[in-house]
Order: sequence, then C-alpha cells, then structure tokens
Amino acid sequence: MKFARPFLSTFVNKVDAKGRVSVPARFRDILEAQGARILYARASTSGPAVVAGGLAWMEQLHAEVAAHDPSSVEHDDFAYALLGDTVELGLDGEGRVGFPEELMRHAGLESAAAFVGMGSYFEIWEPQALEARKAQARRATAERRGQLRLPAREGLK
Amino acid sequence: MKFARPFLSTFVNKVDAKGRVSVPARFRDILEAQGARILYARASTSGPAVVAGGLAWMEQLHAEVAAHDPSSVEHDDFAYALLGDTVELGLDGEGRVGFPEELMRHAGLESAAAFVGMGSYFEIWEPQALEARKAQARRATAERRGQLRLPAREGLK
DNA sequence: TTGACGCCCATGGTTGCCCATGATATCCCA
DNA sequence: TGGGATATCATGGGCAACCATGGGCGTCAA
Repeated sequence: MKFARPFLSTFVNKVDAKGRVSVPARFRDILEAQGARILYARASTSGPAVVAGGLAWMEQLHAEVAAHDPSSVEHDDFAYALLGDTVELGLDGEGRVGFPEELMRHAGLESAAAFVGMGSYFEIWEPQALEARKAQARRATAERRGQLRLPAREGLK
Repeated sequence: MKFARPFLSTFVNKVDAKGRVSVPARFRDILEAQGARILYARASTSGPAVVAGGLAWMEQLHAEVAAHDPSSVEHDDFAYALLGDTVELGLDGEGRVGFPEELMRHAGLESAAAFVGMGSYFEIWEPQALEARKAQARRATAERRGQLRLPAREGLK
C-alpha cells in the first residue's frame, strides 16, 4: 500500500458559538490528499476522546469489517462498533467541522479542542484532559525505557 | 474492487401516524447513487431488526444465489432466504418509506426507528434495542482488542 | 365506503455555504 | 538584514437551502 503522509503533532483550536472547530490546516491537507474534504469520526473506546481520520482510514475500517464472514457474529460486532458509530463529516469552506452533540459530550469538548496526530488517524481531546493523558504516557514510557525496541540507538531524548 | 461509499453512522427518525419513516438523507444519496430511489428490505435472521440496502446490495445477493447450481439445494435455500422474503420499497417525494406490517413487528418499531450503517447495507432497529446491541458489540470488540487492534492499524515504526 | 397508499404542499429547526476580519507567518526586495 | 507586502489561517456572523416531520387530498382495490 502507498505510504500516506501521517497526522502529526498537536493543535489546539477554539470551538465557536455554533459548535464549529477549525481542523488544523496540516490535517486538512492530508485529508484532501486522500481524496475529499471529508472526515470520519467516532467516540474512542479507550478514553474521553474522538477518534477521526480520512478516507484512507475509513477504507481500512470498512475492509476490516468486510473481511469477516457476513453471517458471523464477529462481523456484526465490528460493524456496529466501528461503522454504526462512525459519522461522516464534511468540512465547510473554511475547513471547519461541527461534531455531533454526542461526540462533544463524550470528549467533554466545550470552548476548545486539541487535535493530536496519531499517524494514520488523529484524535480530538479537551485540551486539559489531553495534557493529563500525555503526562501519563510520558511516565509510562519512562518506566519502560529499558524495554524499548531499537536498543542500538542512543536513548530517545 | 472499487470502493463504494459505505452506509455509516446511526440516525434515529420518527415513525409518523401513517407508519412512514424518513430515510436519512445520507442514505438516500447513496441509494440514488446506486441508481434508484428504491430500497430492499427483509427481516434480519440474527435479531429484531430489518436488513436493508440498495441496488448494489441486491445485486450482491442475487449474484450469490446465481452462483449456485439452480438444481442444487443450496440454490433454493439461498433463494428462499435471501430473495423470497425481501421486499422492494419505493421512497416518497420526501424520502420516506412505509415498511410492511410484518417487518415493523419483527423489529418492534413503534414511534421511532434507528437506521444504522453497516457498510454495504444498513439495518433498522427500535432505538433502545439497537443501543443494547451496540453496547454488547463494544464489549465484544474491547475483549478482542488485544488481538485485533494491532493488525488493524499500521504498525508503529 | 373504508382503509391503504401515493402524491402534494406547509413548516420549523438545523445545517451548510458564503463573506468579512484580524492575527500570524512567509516571502520579497531594497 | 530590515521591513513592508502578501498569503495563510483561525475565527465570527448572516443567510439560504435542506431536511425531518405533519397533514390534506385524491385514487384504487377489497
């Protein structure tokens, strides 16, 4: 498969009175490169966040569901959890999206939203909650230092 | 295979006094893109729901039946189960459908109907029942996460 | 006739689309 | 290298089209 440009870094943008948020320009470019000014989103199953991606990410999810026997329970579970809960959102002319009320609540979004690149997809967090999560990730990483792969390299600084 | 736009997300609409339900506009677009303002539906064999799709989905089912020797038992089984119980429904000018009494009863539809996208097709549920099914699907998916999450995403390099 | 169904119009709320503005970053040229 | 010109970006707000929903009125069949 072709290597797609990854979603990177973190951007914090405001949520306006109408509930819209600007998608970071970098992310927008990547989404467009995948074919459309469209974004797919659903609630994260592992925290108060929204998981989102572009066409490529969606095709991946779809393929994963389609890979199972349509008459199997696994197929249905995946479809309900991955497809049934994922919404397709279009960007407006200025590159903003309005997330459904349910996702806003799930992620606790109010006045600002933090977009975190996760490679092939990205997440949207309430900025403070994301900071807390990142701090935890740093601690966990530090504890695992000795177990990191690529032992030949100098430690990551 | 070409990637067709999938049925996604969940939409809950009301069932009016005349038994009509608005098909979500997104779904309507997909159906029309497949060639007609028409929808095929039958009772689900795995739960209190209606399974539905457009022309593409019907062609798929038809192909599956046609793939078997017409004189075989499998052919007839498939034909009865997949084609014999499927009804073709037209949308009215406002994009609504009226499901046959039998399907309404099978899915327990009364005052509202939840349309849930399953990729190449979609299902119609009584909203509460769907929520329960989804909760179960999320649990099942979470339990498999350790095995399935990794291959699902691109490997970390 | 009585209901079931198709077709039409009306309406309110939501969403998307469009233009305007200020801040910031980038570029270009003297 | 400094500083102004220009493009990009995030943000605000107005307006119109769309969408879900409700109801009326014919038609056709039992």
